[in-house]
Amino acid sequence: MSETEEPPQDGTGESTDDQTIEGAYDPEAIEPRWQETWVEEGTYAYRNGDADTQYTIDTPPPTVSGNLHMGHLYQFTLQDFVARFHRMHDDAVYFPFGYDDNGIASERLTERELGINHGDFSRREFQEKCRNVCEDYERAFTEDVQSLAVSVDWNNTYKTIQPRVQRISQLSFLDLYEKGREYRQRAPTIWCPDCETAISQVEQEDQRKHTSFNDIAFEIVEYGDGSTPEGDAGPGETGDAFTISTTRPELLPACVSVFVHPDDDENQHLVGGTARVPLFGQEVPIIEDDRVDLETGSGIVMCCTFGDQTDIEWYQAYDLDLRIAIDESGTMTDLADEYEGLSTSEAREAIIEDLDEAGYLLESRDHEHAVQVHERCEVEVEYLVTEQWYVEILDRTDEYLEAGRQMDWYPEKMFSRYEHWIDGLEWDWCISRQRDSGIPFPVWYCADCGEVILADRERLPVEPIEDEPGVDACPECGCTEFEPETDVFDTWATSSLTPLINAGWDWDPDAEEYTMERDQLYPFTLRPQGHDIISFWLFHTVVKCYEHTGEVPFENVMINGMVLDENREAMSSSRGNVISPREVLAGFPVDAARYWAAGTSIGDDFPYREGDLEAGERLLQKLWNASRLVDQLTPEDEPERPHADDLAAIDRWLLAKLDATVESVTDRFQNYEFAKARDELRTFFWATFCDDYLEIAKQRLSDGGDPSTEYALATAHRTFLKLWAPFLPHITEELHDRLYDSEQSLHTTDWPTARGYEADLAAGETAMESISALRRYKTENGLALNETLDRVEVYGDVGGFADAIADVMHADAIETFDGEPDVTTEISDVDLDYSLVGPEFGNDVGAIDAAIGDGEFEVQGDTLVVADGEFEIETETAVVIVG
RNA sequence: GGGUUGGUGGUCUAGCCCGGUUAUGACGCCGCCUUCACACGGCGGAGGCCGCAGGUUCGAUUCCUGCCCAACCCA
Repeated sequence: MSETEEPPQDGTGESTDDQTIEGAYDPEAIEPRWQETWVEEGTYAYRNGDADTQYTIDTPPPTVSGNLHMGHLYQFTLQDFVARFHRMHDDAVYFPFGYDDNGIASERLTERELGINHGDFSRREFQEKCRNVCEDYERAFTEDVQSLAVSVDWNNTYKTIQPRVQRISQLSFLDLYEKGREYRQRAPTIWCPDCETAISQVEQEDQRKHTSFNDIAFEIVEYGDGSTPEGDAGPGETGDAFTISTTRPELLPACVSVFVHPDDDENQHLVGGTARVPLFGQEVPIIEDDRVDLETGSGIVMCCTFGDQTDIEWYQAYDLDLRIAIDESGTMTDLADEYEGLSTSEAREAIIEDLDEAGYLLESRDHEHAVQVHERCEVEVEYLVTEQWYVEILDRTDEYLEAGRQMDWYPEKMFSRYEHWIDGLEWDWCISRQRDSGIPFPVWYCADCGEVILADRERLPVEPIEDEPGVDACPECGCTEFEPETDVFDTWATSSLTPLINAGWDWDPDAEEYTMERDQLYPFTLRPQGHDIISFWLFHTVVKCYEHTGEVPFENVMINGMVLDENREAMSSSRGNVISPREVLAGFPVDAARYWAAGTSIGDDFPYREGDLEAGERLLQKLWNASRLVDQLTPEDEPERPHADDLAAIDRWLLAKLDATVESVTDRFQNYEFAKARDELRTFFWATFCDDYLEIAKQRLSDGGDPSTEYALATAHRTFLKLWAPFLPHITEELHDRLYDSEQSLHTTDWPTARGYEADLAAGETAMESISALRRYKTENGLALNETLDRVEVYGDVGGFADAIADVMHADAIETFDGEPDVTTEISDVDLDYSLVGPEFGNDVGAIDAAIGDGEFEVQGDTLVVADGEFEIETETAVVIVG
């Protein structure tokens, strides 16, 4: 028994005087103790590595105002596998943590918690309140993450709401502006009338809505051929009107044209003519365009500034009038005449009523269709012409695509998501938001000439509403009055800067250039990312960092899938199938949950499976029990490495298998193939080490010490504790601590390398097969496995493993023979090796097969004669054990 | 509507890029075994027209085309 002395560690409730392994593994006591120790001792602190030999991770910061969910557990755990492996394998690992508390979510949370409204405070005051409220949530989140054994360096964290990060966001704006990558323009934008702000393409989503579809008569003023309708027929009574179907009659005052499809023969005579908009009376041109949807409504559509994105395209393509009938709060403008001041929905009702009264409303029916809504408030978006800031991206899509190609994607196929996103880009990136809180633009405008006045870099972060610009007079016109920019940044403007935040990007006023406090971190080795947000988070980050540094920010991208429930359905509160990490970890050890997470093929969606957690739990017990046996069988001190010649064949075999496992598992980790690493490791540990080798070693050591076996046993055990460490950090640390080293954490030791053992692996396999055959024989014949066998004959090459077989199977005598057992053989079946026969005989394979099937073949010595062919017979080595 | 990815025993999954003999492993299931680290163990077993239909080929789970189904992304 080992008597490793160890200072008592409290809180476990078990005897700590004797650091041997007894009883079952008790994760409930052991796991939290190590989590605390790791954090207290800064086990995972980043130790300023060399740029070439370290591994750096840029972790996307989670929103901390919500609870930890299974997606977090899964993502963080995958990141942790990478971090733990590389911490042991490479020279240093940078594994930071960011809290995203800069968004609308935390602002709403703050208002709710404190019962306040952000409008009652200055931006600075309100942000201070946000910081305070978020702190509690961040603390709770931190504890949750630490309880997952995620090996983050807790000295390297940041919050997106902190001034340092705001400074970087504003610096980023200045840099891009000076590089000519940003512009301010008055143009149609996607607008949320509820939040009263512009939003970007990615913030809108589809929603099915019930509305009424209204058929409205438009009078024809002039036909396409220039003729005018005769007489003075009322609307809808003659052919002197046509029908427009719309769900949005409140847009009639904004109507600037009418469109007909080129394939619409019935209405071709209208093209080139003019129509009059009912109630409002403006005369609009009738134009032909193939973007008209012939399927819906009457086939003739009105174009309003703006009802949807097609309207914007038409407006730009045909240089149409601009008629703004709806303002930024969703209220009708003076263009709407008597409807001015009504909300869009009030106006809609009133206009329908009046159309009906005037005889223009032909029909109104129920209709369901998809509308674009703001994802946050679910209010239908409008398309308004407003002045916004943009980052120009459409002109450099080729470069961004190339940047994507330069990164190694795991899995490779996920690159196509990035590629297709770029292919489909239609808008430059709108980065301004008309919101009261957030990070402001560091910009003022000259009150007279409108010149853009940028903040001084040294003074960032600034708040233009409260602060003065750094100049006394406009450099263009000398005016001394300035208007502050009141807009704030889109949250992605900050979220896309995490590599620069981590690397400490800043402006150096002396050198007059941008610098990085820790430039050895950049570019980062790895960016982990969920596959659902490749198109915006990852893409925007690449764009920003590439523009600022000229370098692609990541070498590798590791994409994770979504966590599904046991029925492979997405977890959602509306489905009621959400499982919380809290519930899971109440029932299972963290290491078991990690075992489950390691079962993933990276990039694929991943179902929660209790069976996998149970399997993990069983593995922990097996590992514990096997370690207990190893501890009992090996001496206290690490055995000396015997000379290769002094190693028994079976021990050398184990060490050679171990070498192969080390190499393969290392490879798997380097390629982010966690499931393969896990399964290979489990197979080696359970089948090869426990089932095969340990049984043999137990017998060999039962009669006293054997330096060869002791060495192999101890070496293998120490090695696979390390191999398991990234997956199962608690139990491996506990075993390492009890058995080998109570000073240094296992997780900061070096990753194992192959020791260069060679063994007759084929003979080893044969020996193992012989053992299982003997086991089977005993089981089938009702013998105890430790029953003594008088004599065993092995036919086949078991190399030097005969003694091992005899030991473990309790055989008094064992004889091995090279040849085959003396039994009569007859040909019962002929199997062709198609990989040889196919290429050689091609079309004749069918005939040969048929001949064999009919028994039309002959065996002449070592040759098989079939049809016209002669084949060499290759007999397999027969392994026959005669008990 | 467009695109992407996937569909392999009851469940999850390997293999597919690079075609070849008996399709991998785990969980579950059935039978036997109190065996001195471990019944959270050991031994044995059943269970699959590899989504469907074509094509290429001597030969297709693998390559090609179409279809069906699912998820995701984008309209």
